[in-house]
Amino acid sequence: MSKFTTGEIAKLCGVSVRTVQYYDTRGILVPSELSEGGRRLYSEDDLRRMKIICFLRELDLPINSIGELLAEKNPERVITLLLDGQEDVLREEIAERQGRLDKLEELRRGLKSVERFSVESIGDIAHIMQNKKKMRRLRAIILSVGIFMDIIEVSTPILWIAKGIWWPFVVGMAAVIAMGVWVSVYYFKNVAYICPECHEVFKPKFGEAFWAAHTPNTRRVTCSKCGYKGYCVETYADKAEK
Amino acid sequence: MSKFTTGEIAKLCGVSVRTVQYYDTRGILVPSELSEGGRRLYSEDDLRRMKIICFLRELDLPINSIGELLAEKNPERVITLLLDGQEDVLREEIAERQGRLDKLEELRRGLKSVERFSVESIGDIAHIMQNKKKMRRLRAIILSVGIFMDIIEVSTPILWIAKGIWWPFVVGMAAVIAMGVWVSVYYFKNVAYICPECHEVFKPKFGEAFWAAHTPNTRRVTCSKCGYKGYCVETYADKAEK
DNA sequence: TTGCTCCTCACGTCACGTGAGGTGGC
DNA sequence: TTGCTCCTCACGTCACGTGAGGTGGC
Repeated sequence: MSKFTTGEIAKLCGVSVRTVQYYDTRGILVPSELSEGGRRLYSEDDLRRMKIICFLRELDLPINSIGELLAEKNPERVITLLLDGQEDVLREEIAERQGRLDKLEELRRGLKSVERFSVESIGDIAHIMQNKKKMRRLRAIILSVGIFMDIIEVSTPILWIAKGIWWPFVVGMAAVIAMGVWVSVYYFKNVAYICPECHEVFKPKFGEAFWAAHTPNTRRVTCSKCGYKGYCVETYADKAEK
Repeated sequence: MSKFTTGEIAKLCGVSVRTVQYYDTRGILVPSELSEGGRRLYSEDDLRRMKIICFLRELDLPINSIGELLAEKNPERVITLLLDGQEDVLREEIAERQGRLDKLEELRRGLKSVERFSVESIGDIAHIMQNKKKMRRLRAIILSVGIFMDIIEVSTPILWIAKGIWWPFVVGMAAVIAMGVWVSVYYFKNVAYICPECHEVFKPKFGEAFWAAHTPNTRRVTCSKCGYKGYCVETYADKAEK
């Protein structure tokens, strides 16, 4: 019956001496014998046990779980549960990291489109990213209402010209104007702009915003904090900013 | 200029009060003011800074790196490097976890094929998995030699019968016998068997193994440790076991 | 005055790594 | 005797979480 020292066990299992000692103190792998000088002596059974432990550690199972499994009377059920749980954990960890990668890429794209960079630009991009979904929903609402308005604007004149029925046109136009006002107010109530100078997230006056020049994602407005006037990126207004 | 307490900053950034306090002690976000009673008071600039910190933490960047970035004179270059580095880290972590998932699945398949389970079965499966590549390589060598032997065995008799040239057959047969012996010795020198009773990885006598009944992955041999005789799973012999 | 919030220790997490200072064993 | 290995503290890692025991501020 050959005996192994701490260092031999470590080498045979591809771990550090410290790890072997640590498993002893944690009660995961206690050497079956001690030399007179107090040195750990491991049997071949110990080595086999250590190899199992190291293999399960490669799956990133916690040592406590491994210890409990090896002490278990019915290890078959336990290992099934353990593996099921660990699979979930690993899938979750991968999903988390994939999410971070996606965020990282989005930040990178955002940084590329910034003209004068400062650390505050990161905050601006973060704000835009975090409100992207809400912004998309808002724009979808606006677009739907717009399409509905267009239908009224086109169909009622046709009805008047083709059939001579004039009153749907009158009612329709009144409705279109009301809807136009409502949708504009609703829109500017829910959006805010990021000042490229002082990085404040601000809401301009309705009047200014409504008539201002704009692109799909920016609008030429005046920052309420620093007074800067120019194209500001549009974003969704957080609760705190409303 | 409104001021925020620790709890307000925490709520606005979706973290715990403890985290806000921790960032102070670590010098990542030091409040711009303290009340007379010693309470932390944060400015709107502090809040903006905290939001940047939290956003970058969502990418799992270490707080020290975030702190250095925010103190940097040239943050644009630094963030590019940071993001590049973090992308590598995340990809590596995903690859690690994917590797663990693959291993986990292989272990699961191994466990299904075990008839009488015990914890030692895990060690057996681990051994087989870890030597699978070497085993495959060994079998590929054996197969190549076998095919070469077959070619000689088929072609030289044809040559003899069709053309009347007999000596290649004689030379070939001698070579085939030599190769057969060599390949068998080589094979059994490099494989070992796992005893399903005592889980010892052992090497049977050449004579027994050579004539023993076998399936693609098992062979009916006698365990050199416990004397069990029966079908044992074949695996590659580690250096230590040779 | 009563809750609520905040304060500072101080320890715990997880699986070891890294010295320090000393000793066993060939 | 000389290296080499091993031993036991004891602290460090990383970003907080979790009490304990006390206090500020409305």
